[in-house]
Amino acid sequence: MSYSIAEAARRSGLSIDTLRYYERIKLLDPPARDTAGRRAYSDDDLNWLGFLTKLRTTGMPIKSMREYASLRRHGVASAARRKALLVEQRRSVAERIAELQGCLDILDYKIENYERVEQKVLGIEPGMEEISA
Amino acid sequence: MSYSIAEAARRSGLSIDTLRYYERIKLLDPPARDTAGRRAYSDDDLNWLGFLTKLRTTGMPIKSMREYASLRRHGVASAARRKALLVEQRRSVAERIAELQGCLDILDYKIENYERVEQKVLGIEPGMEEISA
DNA sequence: ATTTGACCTGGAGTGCACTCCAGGTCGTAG
DNA sequence: CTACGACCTGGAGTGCACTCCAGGTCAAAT
Repeated sequence: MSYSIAEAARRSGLSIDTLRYYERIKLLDPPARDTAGRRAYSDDDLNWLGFLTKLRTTGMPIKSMREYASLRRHGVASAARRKALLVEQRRSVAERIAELQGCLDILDYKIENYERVEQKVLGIEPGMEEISA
Repeated sequence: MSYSIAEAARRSGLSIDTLRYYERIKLLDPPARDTAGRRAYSDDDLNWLGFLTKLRTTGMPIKSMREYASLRRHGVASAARRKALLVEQRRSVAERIAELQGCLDILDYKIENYERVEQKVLGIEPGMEEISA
């Protein structure tokens, strides 16, 4: 199957402009063109875009995604390096999750404080001062 | 206790420039000054900075942090709105953690593929083509 | 007395990841 | 046959969150 840029945008969740942008910066190999010169994205293109958006979601900078994309073009010889990039990204995602979990705990604590205050609107109890911190 | 801007930067993990920037954009109330006109941060200032950096870590945009900071200045009457902001942020952090967890699973899958390929360097087995996707 | 180093201000510059724009080409629908 | 909508190109503009800079002040050390 092949897809117009509008359809590719819809399926990938990226904007049309972003698709052209990704192509310009070589994140995406130039897709095929139809007889009128319009882009015709393949299923492979869409799969790659899907993976790219996952990498983006993990916070991988475009620079690194470009490196990965460029390695991919150099075939099997680059597999070790590509794997290393993914392993490093996995590490950073796990770290980020832990960090966010810590923030979640702090948010819960703060929210509980607000709830304590709601229950004792009269009189200042220990914990009240937290509300202003 | 009070702290020079350099010390406050060290303790908060923010740069000196960022501290002045946060003050300019009203994330941080102007700290006290010493006789020479230099900033003298209090423990309260440092605690607030600590909380701000947590919010930042969760991906809260500065715009929202400013709203929270501004509400804080309006005392107890703003408590409900402040709590609502934190509850919303908790929701978005939990969502983000789930999203990252999904990405982690995909990374694991890809990394496993690379490992499968490493073990069977000769001959193309099912899964090999994944390496180029 | 002068040098040094930390600090001050207002404003300009940076890097990232898009996003928008003007002006043009195609192919189908009316 | 012309009007429309979707697409094309190269390049400029945007928003965010800092980060850097020039030129100046001040207090303590040499």
